[in-house]
Amino acid sequence: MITIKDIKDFNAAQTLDCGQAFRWKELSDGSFKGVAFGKAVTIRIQDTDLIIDGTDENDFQAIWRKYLDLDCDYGAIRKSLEGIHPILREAAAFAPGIRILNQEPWEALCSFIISQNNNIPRIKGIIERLCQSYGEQIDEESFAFPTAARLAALEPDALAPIRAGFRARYIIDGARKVAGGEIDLEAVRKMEINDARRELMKITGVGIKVADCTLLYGLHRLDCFPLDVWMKRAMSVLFPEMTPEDFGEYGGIAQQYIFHYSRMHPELFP
DNA sequence: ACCCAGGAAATTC
DNA sequence: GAATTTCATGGG
Repeated sequence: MITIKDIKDFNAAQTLDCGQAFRWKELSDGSFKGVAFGKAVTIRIQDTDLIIDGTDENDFQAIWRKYLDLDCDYGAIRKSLEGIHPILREAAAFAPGIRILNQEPWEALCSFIISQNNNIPRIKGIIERLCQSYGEQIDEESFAFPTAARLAALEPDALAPIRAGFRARYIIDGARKVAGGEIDLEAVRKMEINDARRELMKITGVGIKVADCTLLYGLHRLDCFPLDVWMKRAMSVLFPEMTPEDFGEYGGIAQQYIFHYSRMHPELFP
């Protein structure tokens, strides 16, 4: 168990259940259990401390510190975003404990392929079945996210029990292009944004939205501003005079504040 | 029976 | 080329 004293700008529910990651489950005591980088942990806030259960100092330094983006000053970023628009200030104040995770690139890519024309509970179910079937087992109930190489060896029809529907062939195409080296996600991380998008969109089933989600959530490109149905509604209703570019170098964080705020206030969108 | 869901490909105009 | 339809599945 690891304790990080006096944690700022972090809320487990807001960060782990705001639609950016699909593998965290809230337990009855309000903590969250999940898996990343092949390790299972439970995360909770106790008073002003962040507690990570099921880990040690080694893995905290190697995995969780980066995964939870703990070295980033979200208070300062939020302050800089607040001046952009009063509604953005309100959205950020609504969930100031959101952070953008550093998820595994392939997991983010694959997860957002699955997300298309789908709803969040069902996305979680498909991903869970995918992990149980093809991921490495970690403990009694936890499985790692399957590697691209493992999935690349399958035919789309083999995924039928996963019930991913028409997305099965997209998953396999992505797995093959990543595992085969045709797409190098660590190279994509460093590319100019439009080159990065074009590279990811070589995968059948990856358009601009899935590409932007991969860049933001998997490759930590904080200037990416994915436009899904919720964000398109939010832009037209709440920010009719603004474009994604207007939100600047931390637009991706702004996007997450706005996405979560909009989902929690559906009455704003008749 | 219908509609929608963190879209994108396939088809049609 | 831009607009529309289809894609697989499950819940409301």
